[in-house]
Amino acid sequence: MKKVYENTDVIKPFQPKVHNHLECISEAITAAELWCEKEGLTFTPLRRKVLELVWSSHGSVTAYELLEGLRETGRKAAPPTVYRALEFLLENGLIHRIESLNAYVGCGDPKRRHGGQFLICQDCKTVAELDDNAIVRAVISRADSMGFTVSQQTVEVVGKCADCAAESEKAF
Amino acid sequence: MKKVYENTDVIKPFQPKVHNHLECISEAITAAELWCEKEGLTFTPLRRKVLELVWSSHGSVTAYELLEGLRETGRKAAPPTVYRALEFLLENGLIHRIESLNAYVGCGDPKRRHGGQFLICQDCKTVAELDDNAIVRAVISRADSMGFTVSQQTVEVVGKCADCAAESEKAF
DNA sequence: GTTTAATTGATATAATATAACGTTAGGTAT
DNA sequence: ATACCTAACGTTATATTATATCAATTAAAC
Repeated sequence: MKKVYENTDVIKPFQPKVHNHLECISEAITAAELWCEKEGLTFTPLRRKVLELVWSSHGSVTAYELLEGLRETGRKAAPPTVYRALEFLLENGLIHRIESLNAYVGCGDPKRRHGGQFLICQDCKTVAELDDNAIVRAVISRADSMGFTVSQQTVEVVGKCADCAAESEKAF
Repeated sequence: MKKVYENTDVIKPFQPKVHNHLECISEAITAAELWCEKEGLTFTPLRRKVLELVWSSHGSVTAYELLEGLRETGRKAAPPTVYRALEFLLENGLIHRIESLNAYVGCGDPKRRHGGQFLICQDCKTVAELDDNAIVRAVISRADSMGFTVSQQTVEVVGKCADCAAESEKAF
């Protein structure tokens, strides 16, 4: 998964519409393996499978879609199965939860700890991930001025990605 | 409800722990009445009651808490009753939805249209509302640089309000 | 006053999430 | 090796949040 933007705070950019997505998945899995090994975490087959399913697209995936995906592999699975795997992946920064969608996306960079901001394309549903200091600082700065101590930020932005905007243009 | 901060983009500040909350409620209801009258919207008894219940505290309130509140007034109510009222109030900018809590808060200023950013105190659960241009612009600016066209921002910040931070200090 | 549209009531069910307890498998102290 | 312990997963039940659908009622428009 090659970064399209130079600025390092774009953690997961929008991808070209056609790209070798298998590579995205295998990179994510490899990164997770390395991370878990380094941290002494057990990356079980279940957790691996759920992470693969989360990465099955660049969009977000709901818990019950994951559940369906697990069952299709022949595995016995109930809601707690998937929620426990999600909990592990969330705790260890391998995925993020999109609050406004009740859904999950793969993290573009598990090596760095970050909260993240998310750009969600309303057309293709793709989610890009940022770790933008300007945004984080704008929030903290205003909070500070009110005596509010920030411990966690949720920033989710809906709109249209460049490719889909171009598509819309063409339609005229 | 007196504004504690001069800056006009603090739409709903944190309140002193003791204040005349009945006044907050009646101000909100009056503002809603005026707004609906001006816009030609029907502010029915149901919608009024739900708005009152949303304003029963400065925290956020869930749909089913509202449902319970409605039933306590003797009214027949089912989930759609409350969700429809919420939909009306949301559409007309009288309340906001807090995505990360699946809950609702009264809007501090229905006269201005705005998305809003929310500061949520993890101790007292109070929610303050901002309309901070610096934050909005930081988001738009980064999105722009990626060719992303923003149509909606969700910014929800968890932390500790000044009063609760002071409380925590005292505990030592 | 009758027609029409908006609002609410009522029932059912979908979608998201967690609690509680049992089972299994792998590590480890003896 | 055996007994013990713990992390992970299975299983069942249920809580929480939200919507679809159709009927009844109320308010508005004509």
